[in-house]
Amino acid sequence: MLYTIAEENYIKSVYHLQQQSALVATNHLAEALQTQPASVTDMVKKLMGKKLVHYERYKGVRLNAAGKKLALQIIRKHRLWEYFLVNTLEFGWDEVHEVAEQLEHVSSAKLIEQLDRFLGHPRFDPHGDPIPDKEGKLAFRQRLPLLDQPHLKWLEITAVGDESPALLEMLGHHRIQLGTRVRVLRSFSFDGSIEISVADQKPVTISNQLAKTLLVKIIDHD
Amino acid sequence: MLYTIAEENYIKSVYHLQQQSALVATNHLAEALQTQPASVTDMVKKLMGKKLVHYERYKGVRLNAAGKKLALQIIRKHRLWEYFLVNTLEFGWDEVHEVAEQLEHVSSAKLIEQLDRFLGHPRFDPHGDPIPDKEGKLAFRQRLPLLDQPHLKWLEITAVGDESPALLEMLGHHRIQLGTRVRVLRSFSFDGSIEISVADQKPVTISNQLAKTLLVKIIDHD
DNA sequence: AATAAATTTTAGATTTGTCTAAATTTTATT
DNA sequence: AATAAAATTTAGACAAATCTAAAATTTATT
Ligand SMILES: [Mn+2]
Ligand SMILES: [Mn+2]
Ligand SMILES: [Mn+2]
Ligand SMILES: [Mn+2]
Repeated sequence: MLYTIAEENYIKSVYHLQQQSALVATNHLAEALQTQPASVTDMVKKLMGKKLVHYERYKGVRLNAAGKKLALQIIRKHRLWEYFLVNTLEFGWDEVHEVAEQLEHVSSAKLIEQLDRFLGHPRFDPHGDPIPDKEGKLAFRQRLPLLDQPHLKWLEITAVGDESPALLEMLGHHRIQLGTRVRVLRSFSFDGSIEISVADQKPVTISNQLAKTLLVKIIDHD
Repeated sequence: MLYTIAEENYIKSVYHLQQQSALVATNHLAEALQTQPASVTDMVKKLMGKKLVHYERYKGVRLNAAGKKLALQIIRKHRLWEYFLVNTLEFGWDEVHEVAEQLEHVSSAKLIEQLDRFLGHPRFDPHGDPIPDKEGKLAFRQRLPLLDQPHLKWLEITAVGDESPALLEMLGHHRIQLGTRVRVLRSFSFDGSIEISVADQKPVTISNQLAKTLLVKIIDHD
């Protein structure tokens, strides 16, 4: 079965909004898709007709198994293309999302499998988000806000909660990338900022806002 | 200015049909686009409204300068993607056209420039068709039917007039690729077949049909 | 030149995805 | 429990791209 770009975008949005609340509200979908609630109601009925979602009037919508599978296929394509754009075509991570929004709708099983192979079966995209494998399986990795981490423990940046050029500039300034190791040294109650050391260099202070946006995993050993 | 996929496909079709006759007939466009003449008339009027074509009722349509520029941009994308699919993702040349039909509509100047750079600015696609450069310029190369060539002259396969799996299989059998050097040894009047030698190996006979489909350039030296 | 055939255009309808405005249902507040 | 507010759905409209059938125009044939 082939789906339109609009249908695919709805399915993807439902998937993402479901992570926060099991039943997705019409208004939330409308907000996420930059469209009107009335349009959402129409489309959701069509998706129910195509057996991709469960839906009850006035209650909300959620993906069924088929919808979840489709969502993961689209997300797989989106994130593989993002990885390609950054790692092969030398895009900045703040430049890839819009292009991937288009590329994710190109329909060719062989294209995506060969792309995956060419890229070496990457498991995380440039923002640290997991790339579903062919079967839709997502690799797990901790993504804890740097802000809340205990002092002195070694941590590794695993993802960013935002893809803006402004964040990319900030991280460039601090020489932080995905994979960079950091430790929290102190927390300041005045403004919520924290002092960290980046890869054993001299300590720097980063804002509360930045510390909330950076996600880390805890490194056990050492 | 952004154009819809339908508009882009019409512009591309007009461009290709113009190579044969300066004024493109409604029925020819309808045939090429697998649609009805009435639909063509509607769209052509829209394209005239967007100042991409000249059009006179009952006469026919042709691209103006803006239309030609747009057509070459789309063809550039199509052929760069075909090159990518064959050379980077290891597609067969008979598998790329449909996928390129989708990829050519992805809109991102940076994407196509970086792709071009990554591929090393190729000047011909996997079928031997020239890839327009950023300014729309096409590299020239002879593409003469192998069938009509004088005996014993060294020739190089520059393009194929057909992209079918059947042709690809046939060429694989004869170890012929783009760039392969051949000479015509004899022509048989009975069925129009010709005897050729491929890269100095022992002579083989190929059908009239195949000899018409292979396009060559004449190698001056030797 | 008259007529037939082919081509092209127009008129009116359909599908997809969207919109606004009004009606309905649910949720929150008095 | 009644009422107000918020959320959602329905009704009716619209633009894009297509279609079929009928009308108009051009081209070919007698
Ligand atoms: Mn993205
Ligand atoms: Mn991403
Ligand atoms: Mn092609
Ligand atoms: Mn080609």
